[in-house]
Amino acid sequence: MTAITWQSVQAEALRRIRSREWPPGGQIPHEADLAEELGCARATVNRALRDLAEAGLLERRRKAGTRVPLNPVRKATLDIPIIRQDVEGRGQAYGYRLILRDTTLPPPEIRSLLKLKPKQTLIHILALHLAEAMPFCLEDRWVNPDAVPEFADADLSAISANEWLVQNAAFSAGDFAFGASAATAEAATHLNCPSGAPLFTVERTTWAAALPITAVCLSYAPGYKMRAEI
Amino acid sequence: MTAITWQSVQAEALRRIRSREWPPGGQIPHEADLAEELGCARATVNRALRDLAEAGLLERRRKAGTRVPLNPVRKATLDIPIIRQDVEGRGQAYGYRLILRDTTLPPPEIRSLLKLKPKQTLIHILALHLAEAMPFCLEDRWVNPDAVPEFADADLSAISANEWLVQNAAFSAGDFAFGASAATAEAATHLNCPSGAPLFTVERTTWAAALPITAVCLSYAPGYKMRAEI
DNA sequence: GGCGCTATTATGTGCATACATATTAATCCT
DNA sequence: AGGATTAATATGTATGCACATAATAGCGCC
Repeated sequence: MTAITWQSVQAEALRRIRSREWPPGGQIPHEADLAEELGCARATVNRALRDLAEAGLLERRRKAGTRVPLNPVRKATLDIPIIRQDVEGRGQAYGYRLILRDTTLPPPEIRSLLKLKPKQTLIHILALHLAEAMPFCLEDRWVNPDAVPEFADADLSAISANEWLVQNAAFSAGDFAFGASAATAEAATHLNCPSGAPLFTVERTTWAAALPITAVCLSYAPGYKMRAEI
Repeated sequence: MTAITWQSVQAEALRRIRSREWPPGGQIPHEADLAEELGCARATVNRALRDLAEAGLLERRRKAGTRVPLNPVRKATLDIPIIRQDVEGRGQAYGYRLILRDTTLPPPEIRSLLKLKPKQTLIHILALHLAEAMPFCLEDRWVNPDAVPEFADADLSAISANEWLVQNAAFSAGDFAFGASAATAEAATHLNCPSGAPLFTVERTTWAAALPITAVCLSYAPGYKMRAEI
């Protein structure tokens, strides 16, 4: 007899969902019944079904029970490593070049993105990440010195702003927007690609509670793909 | 006295990570100690820390204990709705137009992506998704009729292949690649944008166990952004 | 009939305990 | 020493129980 684990219960539940034994839109037996049927404790069933619900494969509501959603909104998990690790994870040599470091008034779109007061100045960083000495990603970053005062003294020739902030700035929340944009003349120069080339871009803002820490736009060299699994 | 929940334990752990009370690279007290200190059961601490480890904020290993990673690989969760829900979730009217439906030999890159035998034919779908009657996303899809025989009879004028497959095909795994590409002449026609415009693209393959179900490339109209939170 | 209260019910969570498992540290043997 | 065996230990998981909480369904009242 093989032992019953929450994973085996989950696998069985998955099988029933996929085989349509539990049809889309339909209610499934409740935890206590399943526990009895499968010969395990309700907590074990709970763990299995809770995980499936988190992945979007089941919908659970108190009293209403558990059902298979008609249109499952699947959840994919994205790993967000620092760029150096992204490059090294591809088996390539990482390089890094600081292009610009300045303290100025940000453009209006950055100001509104970070919900800043009109005259707040930010530190502006432009840096190029390299893979095997080839341009990999252009980092255009604005950092709020009020949120991370030590950043002003950081030595960004040795370590990228990306890495410094991950290691030194405590943050609580952030959001991402992935998109495509045409390479500006400046970006094309740095990324060594034609002006107007389609670039995969990641825009990211980071917050410590209500305090904006940083807004960054990463433009990846043509051909870059970001991968995720379901 | 406020009750202790696994969420409150998790919040306290997060606070200690962020305040560097538990410094990066450092070991944290083990579960039993934390449970005693916080006045709860070890299972409660376990639940709290396990969730943090899943989010990439802690590293746990049996016997070795739990530590705060030096370079946390944060995990972001992406919702992958069907395209109709994506459009409707933006408060826009959804529309859909089937452009092409054919059964042919796939190009070599699709064949190798899906690990097909040389002479295997696939169903080829080209469809346009609309938001407020404007082009939203171009869907270029190849479906393996061996994996979903009923697909051949599906009425794709009423429901998109995207939606039909989500509702009717059991699948177990899949992967995504996000990137940017220049609009081909044909894509530009359908998406009503200049040829060569930068398009955000999602490539996706789907599998039922070892059987390939479908490979799809979604090209979104210029300006589209996919959002995620951390 | 329609509104609001209440009882019921399925999931959510906490706890104490026991044992499993992975991994390290210690020890023993050669 | 050095390699293999063994003990120790932190996390992982199963269980039975209790109670919390949300949401529905049913009832009574007007």
